[in-house]
Amino acid sequence: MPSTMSRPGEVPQARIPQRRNGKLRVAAILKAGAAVIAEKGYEAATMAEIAARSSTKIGSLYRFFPNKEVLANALIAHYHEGVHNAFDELDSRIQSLSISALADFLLDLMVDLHKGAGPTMKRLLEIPEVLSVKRGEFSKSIHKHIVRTLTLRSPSLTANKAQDMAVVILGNMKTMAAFSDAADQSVRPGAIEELREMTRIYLKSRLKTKPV
Amino acid sequence: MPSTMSRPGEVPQARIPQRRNGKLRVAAILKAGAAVIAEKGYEAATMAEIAARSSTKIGSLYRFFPNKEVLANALIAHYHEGVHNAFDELDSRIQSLSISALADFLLDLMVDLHKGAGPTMKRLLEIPEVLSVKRGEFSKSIHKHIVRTLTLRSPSLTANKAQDMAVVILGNMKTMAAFSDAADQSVRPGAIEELREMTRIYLKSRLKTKPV
Amino acid sequence: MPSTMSRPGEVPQARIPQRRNGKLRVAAILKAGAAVIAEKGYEAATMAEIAARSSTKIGSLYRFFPNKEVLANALIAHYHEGVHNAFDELDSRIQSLSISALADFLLDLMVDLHKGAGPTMKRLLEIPEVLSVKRGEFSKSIHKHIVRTLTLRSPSLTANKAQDMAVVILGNMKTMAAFSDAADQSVRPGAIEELREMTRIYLKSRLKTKPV
Amino acid sequence: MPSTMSRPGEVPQARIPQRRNGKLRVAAILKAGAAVIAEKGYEAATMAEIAARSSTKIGSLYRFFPNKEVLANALIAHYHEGVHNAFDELDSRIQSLSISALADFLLDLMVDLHKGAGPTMKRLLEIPEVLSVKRGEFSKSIHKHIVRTLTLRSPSLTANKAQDMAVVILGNMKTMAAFSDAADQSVRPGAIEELREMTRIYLKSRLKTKPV
DNA sequence: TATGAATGAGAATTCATTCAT
DNA sequence: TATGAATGAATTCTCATTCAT
Repeated sequence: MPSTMSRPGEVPQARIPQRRNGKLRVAAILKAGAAVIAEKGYEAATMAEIAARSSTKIGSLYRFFPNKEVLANALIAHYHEGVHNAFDELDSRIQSLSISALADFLLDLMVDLHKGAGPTMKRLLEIPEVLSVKRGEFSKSIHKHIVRTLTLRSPSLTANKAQDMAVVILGNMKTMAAFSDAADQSVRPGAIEELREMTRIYLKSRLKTKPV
Repeated sequence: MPSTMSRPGEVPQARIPQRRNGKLRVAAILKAGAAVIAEKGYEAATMAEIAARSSTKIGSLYRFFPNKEVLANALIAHYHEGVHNAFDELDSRIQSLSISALADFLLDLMVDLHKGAGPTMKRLLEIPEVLSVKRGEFSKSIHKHIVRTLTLRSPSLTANKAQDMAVVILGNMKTMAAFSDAADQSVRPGAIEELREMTRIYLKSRLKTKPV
Repeated sequence: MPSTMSRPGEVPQARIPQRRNGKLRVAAILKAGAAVIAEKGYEAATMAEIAARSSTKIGSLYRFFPNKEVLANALIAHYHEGVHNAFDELDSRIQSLSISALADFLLDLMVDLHKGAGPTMKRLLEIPEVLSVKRGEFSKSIHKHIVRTLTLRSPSLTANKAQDMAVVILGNMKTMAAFSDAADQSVRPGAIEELREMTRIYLKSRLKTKPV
Repeated sequence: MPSTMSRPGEVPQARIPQRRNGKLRVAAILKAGAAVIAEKGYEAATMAEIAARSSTKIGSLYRFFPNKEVLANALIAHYHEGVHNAFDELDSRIQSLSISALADFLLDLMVDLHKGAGPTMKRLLEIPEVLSVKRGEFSKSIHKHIVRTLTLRSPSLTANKAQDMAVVILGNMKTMAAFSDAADQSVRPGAIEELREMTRIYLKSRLKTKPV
């Protein structure tokens, strides 16, 4: 397996396109990459197919993404950014939200992401850690965001408590994401409502203090 | 063109060992297969490594498991059975369990499975459906079990309600399983307790009727 | 599970070389493929040997011919074209040929093909139909050509009669091709002349009407 | 590829079954072998499938036929015998047969063989000579028979002439055999009649002397 | 003797990545 | 710069044949 020629320690980076054409190309590659990975998983997705689906020549693909991992990382970063922005918005409105609304917001966040990305994110999170530095950072980052949001809403929460709660809420968010997969036929709309309700009940039991 | 020798339409099956020697071999292969898949994921696991770790020659491995998917299916079936038995035991004691105990039992079930299997099951569930018929049957089967257990405990539940609740509980069980992965460093013991508590609260809010 | 990368339903095709280098490579592969298949038969011929004989790395071979069958089909198509051209030439001169000359032309056509191709064609025609769509089309195509030629020469022939005669003539052509195989030691030159003579006698008995 | 353990020069032979049971077994194996080889060709036919189709355990199969080639040779010998007997019968009646009847007899001989054997014989004759000593002997043997038959019918034929004619007739017989393959859809009954007629015409032109 | 199991040298095919034009 | 071509180690799977119980 040929490895990217680079001095040891040098981490290959995605090349940032300068011209308009290049930006379109990168966007197309990212989209195709997401689609192929969503369908087949990271390992089974081939650079050749990603190139073909984005009408990119394989040589060009490698000019923008020097290897497969860089492409995966770019995809992760892409969704990362979406999550980041969503939380910023949430935090700006946190004081005016009821606990129920907060619960709903968090779960919807994942659904929205999935609408845009399909199961891509899930697939990317399956990559064994050995293969990807970025993998894992994503979950950690969301976790931190949730901790911050919870603390903003309920300043009296201890750090540990907030951390533990955030893990549970992240779990619920992932469950919600899994529900969004079309493949899962067994999930009726009622189940989504149950998950919402469980999250609301849980948050209410933990965040009793109302914002002033 | 490698393809399992069989008349068209015939689905390749794991060969059941007849002699003592073969049984030992199959057991060793299953164990090694679980380990390798747990470490690297289904795609990255190679038949050669599974053979080596079980001190089996590659030809012998293929005698019993005519292809990689059959091996994966055998592994799935293996855990399937464990779950099956655990639920049967649960159901036999269902009337004497408090709601909290029921919640704990369900979550522990996954933890126990993971103690025996490591992340193998999780890895196997990552296999894209295109590759495996069995994949997905597993989740569906657990779902059915939960539905049955809930209905036994609370006969007044409508079928739909039980179905929806089961999906949510299955989600919590999967979250718990994820917590069991050593890799996930961010999960403190407190988080596990939070997940338990959320499940208890949820079940209590839904299964009000007490057993006599 | 090795399988040509392509969306399901897509039939793998030989890649057409764009650059000079690729064209030379493909020509060399075709030549080596013909030689190896001629020597050992389709099944026993290995892609590795074909690669080696054409001084091609195995990966490059597969770039142009995504699997063994595609290579065989390409070879078939190659000879197909030769036959096509020969018949076109024959038809352009059909009015000026005596029946004997027509018979000779047809038989020689196969001999010429064999001089260029050795027993490759014969070997390719041995491929079980299950393995090759193209196989069989070749014979059918020659058959059609003979029908057309006969009808041109003797317009009064009914369609059915022409079809039946063409099958017999094709049989004689194949017999002639078999004679060309050096391996068959039992065939003396006299036998070739006998086959020619039988074909002449037969055609004369069927195509009595002379062209005006 | 493990090779049969035997002292150099020792040719492995089919074991002749002693008991009734063994004879039935051998017959079943031969039948299954013929079927599988007919379908897939010699190379692609596997000993395992032949064993399975004849409900024989692989170990037992090898007790009767110590390797694949021996099995093929046994199959060849089997048909060989049939041809042998047919020619003996023909020769005993040769003086009373018209030339047309002689032609018909020869062609029918192949058709009959094919009815019993399907394309097996054809497949066996495709085996590259390197792999089989027996291969080729079969054709030669039929050739000799034809020579003898022709000479009996027309004692004035020179040896060379008889040899050459026999080659051509054998060609016609093989063509007729090819016609018998169900796969070949393009062959209408009329074509068979044409082939018969061509053979009759040919023989008549060569064997003018009538039997007294 | 019957037969399930063992063997291992190959065969086909893949694919990330590099490079020359 | 764009892109077709080159590379080759790695992977899955096969199957004739042998052997131990």
